[in-house]
Amino acid sequence: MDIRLLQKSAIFKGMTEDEILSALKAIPTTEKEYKKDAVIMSAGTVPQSMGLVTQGSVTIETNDIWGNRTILSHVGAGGFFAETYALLDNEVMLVDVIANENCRILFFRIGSLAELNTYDQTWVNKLILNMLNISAHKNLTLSLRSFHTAPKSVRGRIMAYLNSVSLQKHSSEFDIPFDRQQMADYLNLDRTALSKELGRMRSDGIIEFRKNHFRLLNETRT
Amino acid sequence: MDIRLLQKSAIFKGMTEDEILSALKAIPTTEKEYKKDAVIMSAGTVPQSMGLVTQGSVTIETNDIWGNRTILSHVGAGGFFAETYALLDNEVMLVDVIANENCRILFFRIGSLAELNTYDQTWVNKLILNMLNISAHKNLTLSLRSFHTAPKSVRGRIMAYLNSVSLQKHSSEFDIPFDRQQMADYLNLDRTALSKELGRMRSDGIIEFRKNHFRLLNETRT
DNA sequence: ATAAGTCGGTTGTTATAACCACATTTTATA
DNA sequence: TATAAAATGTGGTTATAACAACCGACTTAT
Repeated sequence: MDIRLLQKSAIFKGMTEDEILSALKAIPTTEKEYKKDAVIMSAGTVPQSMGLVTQGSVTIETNDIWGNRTILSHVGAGGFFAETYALLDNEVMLVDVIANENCRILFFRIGSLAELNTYDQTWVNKLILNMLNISAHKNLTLSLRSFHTAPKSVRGRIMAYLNSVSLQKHSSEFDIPFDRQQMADYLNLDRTALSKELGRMRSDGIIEFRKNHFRLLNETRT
Repeated sequence: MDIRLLQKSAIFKGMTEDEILSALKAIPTTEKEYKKDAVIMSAGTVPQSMGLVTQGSVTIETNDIWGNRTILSHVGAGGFFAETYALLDNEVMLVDVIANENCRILFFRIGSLAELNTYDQTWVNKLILNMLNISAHKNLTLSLRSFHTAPKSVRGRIMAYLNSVSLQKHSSEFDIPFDRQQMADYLNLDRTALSKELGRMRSDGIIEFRKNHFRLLNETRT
């Protein structure tokens, strides 16, 4: 297992090799190999460990009682999963983690926050702060998306999204990081319905755009 | 300002009065008063502080460039806001915080995670762990909701939701904590559309229910 | 006991978003 | 520059969810 991979991962960011090694010694870790399609973690269980993908890739998916499968995300080498569950006690996992190809997973048995805190080392603080940073970012991303997809109408979602970007960029004129298909996926919309509505908003005089460049117009044409 | 209010808040949970007092001494805090409808924090700015409501209540809302106002949440005494923004550097706030009535706010100028970590005290660890705990829980709640509201069809959302509850309760028969209206709100649906679809699912033989008690049936009637 | 209120379900109508098929524009590439 | 390929837009149709109005079963307060 390559320590440089760990240093690149967000969890160990800013930690020296020595600190990472002390962490690995203190936290119970196991590395396991999985064949393609093997179940790495399964919904309904209470995981105590988080996983870091050291080789290959995994998918996070749900398989419901009626047999429907939904792929939620894909995690490649250097990425991690179940970190939120591992931090909290007695939270039932609601997704499955499946080997997308033959892969190796390094498990960290964090146990719980309280437990982690009993180690009195410099690396513990760095680790916890990294986790907090990751968690806070994820939080922001999730709240934002839920806010953007909350409106029931296509126009409502577009406006919610464009307004957020405008605020972030401090300007009513900006580029967005999506093409139409990606924007539609992000807003949970059909692409053609999105195009259609953007056109309507243009003829209503509330936006101008070309490709991924947008300009927001309010009633006074500011 | 009442220290018992702080002890009850999730941020200072499990901390002694002495620890809280040391924290208050170390972290720059200000308490301010606001009249009803005053702007406490405004979208587009980069907050360095988080706010704790010590009296009255505030609303978190968005006001977009086209004049639409959406109330996102309501925070009462003992609650806090902007904690995620305060933890991260240079994140632009995308919501406004408005005084819902005359109120008092205690601001904690956390600055940043790194800054916080320079204090080498027992209360720092507890505080950070509390923040991590809050953040992780919020995360779980947000991902779950976004997963439940992702399907475009009414039935898809119902199935996603009921399947999660079933996994959490380790049983295909369970009570949900919502009445119909709340369930519809949570899934971002119209209540009557929800009732209609639940009825259809019952006649399709995939669920049974009475009030807030549900039973999931798969093809083999397990 | 009864009136008022709450909750869940039903029916019918309407608005709208998804979907499909294809046109047009833009971009990449031989 | 010609041509292919990708991205975006448009028109028409259909499926479906929102909405409105209403009913009936229960609950609760007086």
